[in-house]
Amino acid sequence: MLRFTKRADYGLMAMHYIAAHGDEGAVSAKRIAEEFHIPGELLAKILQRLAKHQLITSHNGPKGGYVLTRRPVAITVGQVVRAIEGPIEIVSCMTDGDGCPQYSRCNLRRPVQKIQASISRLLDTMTLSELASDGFVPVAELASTT
Amino acid sequence: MLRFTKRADYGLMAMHYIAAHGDEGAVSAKRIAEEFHIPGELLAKILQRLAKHQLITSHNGPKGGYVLTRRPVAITVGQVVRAIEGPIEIVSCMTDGDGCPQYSRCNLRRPVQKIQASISRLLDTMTLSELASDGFVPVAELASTT
DNA sequence: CGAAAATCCGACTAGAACGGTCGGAGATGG
DNA sequence: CCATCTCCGACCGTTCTAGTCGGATTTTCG
Repeated sequence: MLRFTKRADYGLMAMHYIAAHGDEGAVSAKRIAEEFHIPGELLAKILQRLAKHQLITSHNGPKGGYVLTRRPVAITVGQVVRAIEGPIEIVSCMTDGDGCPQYSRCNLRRPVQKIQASISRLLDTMTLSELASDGFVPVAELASTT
Repeated sequence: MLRFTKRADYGLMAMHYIAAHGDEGAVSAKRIAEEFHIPGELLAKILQRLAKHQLITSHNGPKGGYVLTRRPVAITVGQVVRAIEGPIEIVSCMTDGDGCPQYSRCNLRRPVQKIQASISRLLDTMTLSELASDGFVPVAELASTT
């Protein structure tokens, strides 16, 4: 239905949190999980994927946790999403042309590819630091008049 | 995983086919299904949704079928997708703020909304006729805003 | 008139993906 | 040595998707 999974959500939240609190040392998965009320084990699995893709590094033991490998400016939303959810493909019949009986006649594959490329590029132009700064949400507007 | 469902695929294929063969009269679901080797019942259900959203009109009986309500230039990919899959929301916690425990602290909601708006706009700038011809996409302004 | 052709509509089933859980193994610092 | 914390694989319930089925209604044509 053209939507992110919760894994991607959690991953972005966690990355943003690590970016914001990274100067205090490694950030543990538990701390992030408690901060956002996310199941800890699930978050851990997500962080492991991010670590496997070298967006963060893990440190064992007490005082352990996760640290960004790069500066928030150098990490894009697209990288995080791809690390968690794999390559971005809005349709299934894009890579496996054999499994699609109408592969030869369907001439909407080309434009769909363009849409996909545009989305991919859009995600890659937004960095973690942008998430933090211009992505701020004024909570005041929510509780003010209502 | 940020992808279209097959319903959307089939719907777009069918719309494109109706647009291409609309001058010969109404196009039956069976004909489209045989053309693309799609299960007829499934396609029928998709076409019903499109008819309910007034993108096509249905005609019963023999010689019946579906006809576009507007010219292909006036029908966008976004309209078709939305008719089939509902509103485009790349994350779940966008509308129901109550179900999300981290609604107040999650400050990546704003940028996500921006991404979503960009995608939505992208889909709405591509019409059926563009699908048929080349599918070129004007996306220059996608990520540059603000 | 009656049969065939087509839409219409709802329910139903397998299968996959997603969200979440559990238990245990290593590593590290106090 | 022990508590803490990451790491890893397996597991389960729910939801969504894709596809199927059966029947009702409308329309054309013989």
